[in-house]
Amino acid sequence: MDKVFKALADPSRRQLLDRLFAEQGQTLGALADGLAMTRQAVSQHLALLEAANLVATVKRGREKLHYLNPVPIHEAHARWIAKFERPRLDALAALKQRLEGEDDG
Amino acid sequence: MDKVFKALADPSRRQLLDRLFAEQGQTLGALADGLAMTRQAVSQHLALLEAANLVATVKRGREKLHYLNPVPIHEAHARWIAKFERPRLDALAALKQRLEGEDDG
DNA sequence: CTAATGGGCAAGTAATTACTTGCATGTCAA
DNA sequence: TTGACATGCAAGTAATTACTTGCCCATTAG
Repeated sequence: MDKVFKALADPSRRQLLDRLFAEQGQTLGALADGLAMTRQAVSQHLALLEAANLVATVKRGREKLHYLNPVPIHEAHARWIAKFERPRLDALAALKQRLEGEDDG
Repeated sequence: MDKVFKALADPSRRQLLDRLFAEQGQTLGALADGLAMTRQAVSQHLALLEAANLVATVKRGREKLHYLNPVPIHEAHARWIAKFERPRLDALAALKQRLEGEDDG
């Protein structure tokens, strides 16, 4: 879980995830293209994302294809982030209850 | 947004958020009590959380009371995390969570 | 008042992080 | 086979991070 948060904490890595979201199955070279850092830097970021299980890879010949794996992000949300939304949702529910006159939910 | 992710990337800070979630309005001393680091370390973590707008503070005399602010977390989810989710993965993540148990720190 | 309490500031350190350069390896095409 | 291409590996560096120690200021209790 720590790996996921740390992976997400870097803007370069989020940018890479964005690029993969726009088009999956990209190679390292394609992902690094146009970015203001070396191919190796991108490779290291991708390795981190892979270690966090946010990105899955498939080797095809001499190329390495990268795919998004949304599961860890979803787990991070479900296990950890969601509970901090509860107060807000409670307030919402309370409001809704007041407005609708319900007494169960 | 970067501040939020970076703030969440540290287990000590997540622990502090957990403590605040359990009981809001705690002082620095109360939050630091029982933790394996100095009061100053905790203070610095809280300053970071405050800078990320995840924690709001109120000064009362010589005490500083800390409160959770779930809004940035909610925004991070809504603007950035949500797009990586797929409806079908809800069940998957929940199942996996049940099978693996809680192991977040 | 004095002293204890709650907290802040600043400098220093060890570990980590992000990134680079240089070279090696495997693959494909001619 | 030769050479170009995609990627991997390793070492080095500069910046950041997490944490500490030591001292200072403000508030409150005795």
